Amino acid sequence: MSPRRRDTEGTAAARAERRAELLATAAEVFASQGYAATTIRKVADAAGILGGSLYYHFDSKESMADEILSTFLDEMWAAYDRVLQAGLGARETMEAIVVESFRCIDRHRPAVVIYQNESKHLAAGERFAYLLDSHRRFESMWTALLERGVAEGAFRADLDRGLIYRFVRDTVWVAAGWYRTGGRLSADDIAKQYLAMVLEGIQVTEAT
Amino acid sequence: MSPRRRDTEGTAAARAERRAELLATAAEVFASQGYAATTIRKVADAAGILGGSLYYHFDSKESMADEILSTFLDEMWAAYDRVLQAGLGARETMEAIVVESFRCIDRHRPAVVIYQNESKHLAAGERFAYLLDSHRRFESMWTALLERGVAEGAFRADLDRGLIYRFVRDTVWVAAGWYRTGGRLSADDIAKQYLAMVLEGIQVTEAT
Amino acid sequence: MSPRRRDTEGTAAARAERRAELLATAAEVFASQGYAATTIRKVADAAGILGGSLYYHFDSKESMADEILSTFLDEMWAAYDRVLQAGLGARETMEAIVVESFRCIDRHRPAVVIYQNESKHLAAGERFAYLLDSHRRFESMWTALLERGVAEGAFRADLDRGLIYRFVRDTVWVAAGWYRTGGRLSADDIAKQYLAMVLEGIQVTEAT
Amino acid sequence: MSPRRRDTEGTAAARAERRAELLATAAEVFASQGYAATTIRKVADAAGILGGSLYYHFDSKESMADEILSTFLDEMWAAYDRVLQAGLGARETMEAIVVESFRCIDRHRPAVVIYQNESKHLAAGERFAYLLDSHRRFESMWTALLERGVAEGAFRADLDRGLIYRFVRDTVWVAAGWYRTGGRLSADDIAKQYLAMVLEGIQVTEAT
DNA sequence: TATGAATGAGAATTCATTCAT
DNA sequence: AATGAATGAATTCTCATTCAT
Repeated sequence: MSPRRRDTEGTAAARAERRAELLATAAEVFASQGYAATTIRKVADAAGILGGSLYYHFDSKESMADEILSTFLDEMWAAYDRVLQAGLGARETMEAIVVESFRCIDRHRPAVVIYQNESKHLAAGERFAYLLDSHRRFESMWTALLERGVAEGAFRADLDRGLIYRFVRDTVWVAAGWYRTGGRLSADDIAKQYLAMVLEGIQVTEAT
Repeated sequence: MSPRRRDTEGTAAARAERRAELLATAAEVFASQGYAATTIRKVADAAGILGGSLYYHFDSKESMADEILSTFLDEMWAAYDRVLQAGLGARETMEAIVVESFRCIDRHRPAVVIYQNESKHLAAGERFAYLLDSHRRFESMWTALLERGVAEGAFRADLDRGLIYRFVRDTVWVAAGWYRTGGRLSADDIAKQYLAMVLEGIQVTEAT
Repeated sequence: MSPRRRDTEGTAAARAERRAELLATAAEVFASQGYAATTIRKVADAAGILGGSLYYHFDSKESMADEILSTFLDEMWAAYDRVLQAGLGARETMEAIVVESFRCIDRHRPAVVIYQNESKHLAAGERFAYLLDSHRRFESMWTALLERGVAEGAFRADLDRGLIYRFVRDTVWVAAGWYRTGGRLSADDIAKQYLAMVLEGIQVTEAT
Repeated sequence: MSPRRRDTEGTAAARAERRAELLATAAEVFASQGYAATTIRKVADAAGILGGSLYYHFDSKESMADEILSTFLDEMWAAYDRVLQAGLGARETMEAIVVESFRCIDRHRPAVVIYQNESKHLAAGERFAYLLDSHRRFESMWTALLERGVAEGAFRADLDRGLIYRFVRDTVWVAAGWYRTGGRLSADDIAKQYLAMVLEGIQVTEAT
């Protein structure tokens, strides 16, 4: 609009980019050392600035964790919602959800690790209420999906539903603990094999 | 129950019992709040004494974690060793290991949670070197077991070995995160169903 | 009651005494340097302990100010209430109130100084809501008293009531700024002369 | 108002004007929140600019306080000096001084508040030595004036001189705490009533 | 055995100030 | 003139640990 538009945009964009950079660094450190055990100084060191300087960009250590987690969860649910609205069968839906989950791990590994390790403790604070919401939504999604899968004859009916839910849930996310981008297997490869294990089991069967 | 047989024995036993009590409390708190986020005061509060009083029983916060973890690991490896020395086939060995693992979770849930969440960070300290040892031993045990299973024709050969290892490893231990003694399913029930899932998968097959 | 009673009481009393000691020190420092400009270290130094040690006794710097001010205000209002319930005439009530005020300054000088200098800023915080309450109660008390005095023919009717209120109010309390216990004049002497000034003025009159 | 007559003059004048604007804002904030509790950012926010920008105009936070206070004191003493050199009687001099004081409060209320609340603390710094000078000069002026008033038979001799001094001094200046320009009473109205109170007292006398 | 008062190192956070743009 | 990103010292507060009782 005005001749300053480029400049203003550039400035706003630069600021957002810096924030994102710093958040990525912070997420890395939180994930590898643990949120509580990570000092602001460690994050700042990793970012190459001084501790106090972080407070120009963020209100607090907590708000960094907040932004890291909410960004990741927003993106994850957007992906899940696309899958859920696609009208697939239970089994295909499950496959797609697992694939999206591994892509999420691929793109947000540190955030996923933080979510795994710290969300239980963080959820105590009011500002992290959305973690509980997400958790509940996650549980309903999977419970409904597994129920539907049993009804459609895709999933076994002889196993405890709660157990399956936890099995599937944990099985996917703990991979964030060891996954590294650029490793031998791509996220989609891993998703495929995880699905094979979860669906077909690891034993030799005639069907295999 | 019985009156103290001799003063010295009674005193020594009483002391050991008090230690165990306090350790159980500490483990509970470490597990639920996270080791780094748990203050000595929280532990003391949970035990109904004052912070300083814990130092009559223990050298440091670290030594509590140490004792909690090493006690658990000792017992776990003792159980594993009994299984491994029984000369079973790969598949039966795996089943027995998983069963023992769930029994371990049953008896040492807080310790398992701590092990899961904190061992990576704690292992940095020299006194926790045994955590790395245990980890390595765990990895070789499973890798060898899975390898043997494939060789014996019990386990599928078409999946990435590393992936299966991680899958099985995580799958068992994360259960400590939600397991509660005295729940609807016993530890052995859960072990059985977990094995069914891991071995046979959750999809419907003709074999099922 | 129990044989330990003396001990327990002694301990509880000792603790209360230590708190009071530290609060007196803190009040001194807050009063002389200003609350915001006083660091916890300065208070601790004045008390001969380390900064962190203060937190064994108090939750925060704010809670020290809180306790200092509320203790003082409680005592002041207790004294005022005794006067107000004595059923005196307006003029005698005023004299008694002023006398009690100077006694309050005598016993709680630092608290009064803090009240004077900082209550406006502190009152913003929720925990200091009672400062506003006290302020309002103070204003109603004086306004009613002056009104009654005018009705009884004791006080002049030709002056702005709001102005008199502020005049009397400030006149009494600012004395905390320079008063020192054990000076040439006792609190009661000062009260007497202040009353003479406020009631009769400083100019020479035939009546004087 | 008029177009800038010359560039240099216009620029210099504009700069001076901006400084004055910013100082007025700063004084407002210092007065209402307290000097120590006021951050540079609060001042900048109130001025609609960023914190760092203030340093284009001023060397430091301290220099702002310095300029605010010295400007006010210079003007006050100029007014006082005019009165003192007019050769009036003690009583008339006092009346004129009080009137000038309220006019000062009217024009420099924030500065007066800052002077009241902070000069004791600020005076510690070398650059604020003039605060002490002013204070001493103030005390001699009043002491001499009251002494003269007693000698001239205008003021009562039965009251402690030090007390009267403090009474008059405080009585005038604390008004800055509640005075607002444009209120019901003008500065001169207030001065008149204050004088009536101080000189004649608030009780009903036959002379009144 | 446990208490209670303290220590002291280090945590998160604040803020006056600087400086390149 | 003003911005925005940083600096670095200081501040409040925390907490593992000690120790006399």
